[in-house]
Amino acid sequence: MSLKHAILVLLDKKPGSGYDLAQRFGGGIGNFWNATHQQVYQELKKLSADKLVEFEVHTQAERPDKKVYQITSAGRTTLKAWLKQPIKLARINSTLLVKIYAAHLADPVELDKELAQHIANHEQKLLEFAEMERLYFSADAATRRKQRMPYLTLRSGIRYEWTWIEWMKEVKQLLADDALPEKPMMELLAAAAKIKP
Amino acid sequence: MSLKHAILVLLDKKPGSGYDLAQRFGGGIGNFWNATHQQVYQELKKLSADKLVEFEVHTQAERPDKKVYQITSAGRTTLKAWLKQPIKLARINSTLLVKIYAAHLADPVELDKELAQHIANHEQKLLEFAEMERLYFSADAATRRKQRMPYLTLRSGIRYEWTWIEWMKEVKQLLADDALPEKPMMELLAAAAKIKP
DNA sequence: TACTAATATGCAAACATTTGCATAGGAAGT
DNA sequence: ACTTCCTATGCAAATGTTTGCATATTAGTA
Repeated sequence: MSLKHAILVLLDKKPGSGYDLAQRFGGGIGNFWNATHQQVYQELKKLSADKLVEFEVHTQAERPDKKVYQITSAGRTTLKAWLKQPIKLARINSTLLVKIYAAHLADPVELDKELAQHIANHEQKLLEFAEMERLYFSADAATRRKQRMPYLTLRSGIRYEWTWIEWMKEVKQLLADDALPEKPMMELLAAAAKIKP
Repeated sequence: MSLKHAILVLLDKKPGSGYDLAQRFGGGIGNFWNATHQQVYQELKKLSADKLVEFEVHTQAERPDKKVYQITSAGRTTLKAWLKQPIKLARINSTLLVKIYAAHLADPVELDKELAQHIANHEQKLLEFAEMERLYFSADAATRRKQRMPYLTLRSGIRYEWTWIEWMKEVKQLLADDALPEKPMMELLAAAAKIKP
């Protein structure tokens, strides 16, 4: 039920049309909250009915008219109230893990191919994140300070992709070798953590 | 659309009632695929109508009657066909990241408390996973081999919780100190990876 | 004695998401 | 000339998920 709040967050940062918001869900915030354009339009209608956002129609000569939405003060109040409430645990639904769980029923060659594809996809994503991070660090101190919360979410994305890739590579290798992991994951992670600081 | 397949996977491993399946979604597979009992019952009805599962009513003297479901050969065919198809990327929806993204609107003290709570929850989860891993490694080689795919999903869970906890601790610390990260995440991870092998 | 938890199933309504379609003009490539 | 992409919005239907309620028995606890 937080599509509503994600939209309010975006509109709080900057007003925009449904189309604009849909674009923004395709990048940046889209890395941790996804929404399609239909969802956005439907939600904007509801938010508008609840007076949490309002819009003005901008007539454009060379483009279709657009409705530029902005958050209302009631919307900002709702948003702040939401931020106060503790969130309930997200439910995790990972199709890939279900597949791995049932891998004994699958064709090993095809599974290997699929893992390779996933690894490639996530490496691509990681590369994009790395570039975004490079950009962040090349900005001046004031910009970095202003952008720090979005940057922290980027760090989460980088960690996530990195971990996920490591795991998929491990699984791919173990399946190819028909081997079992030698050491407990907890030991490996604890050892790595000791070296780091 | 994989609740269907998750149920088929579970029934392929072992027949059971709706209630049994709901319990199994509460642990084990529940760490990467969640389903409530209502979802399970509704889906079993559909699967039954499609002849992908079948059931027998087991009358019990001291407990309510139960319908024990098992996968049919059509169900197994469907499941195998599903395993062959590449999966589409999961959409990520993380309420916590939306909150962090919008943290400038939140009360710092409350946000800190919420982060602390989340860290505690995930540390608890990690502890449970560590115990499950300990159990896996204390089993004999034959059992370990048989359980290897579920164990690989457990490794994913351990990595996931570990990474998530690290990130939340980092954010909590940075917010408390009103500081910015010093080094790019990519550098830190690359450095850690070089030491490890 | 009353409440609470566990076993066991399910309906109905509300809510959210996905898919397919529909419109319409301008820009840019083939 | 034709197709495709981008901007811009939206309806309708199907599908999927969540919430609230409802039932029934047994066992254990306060």
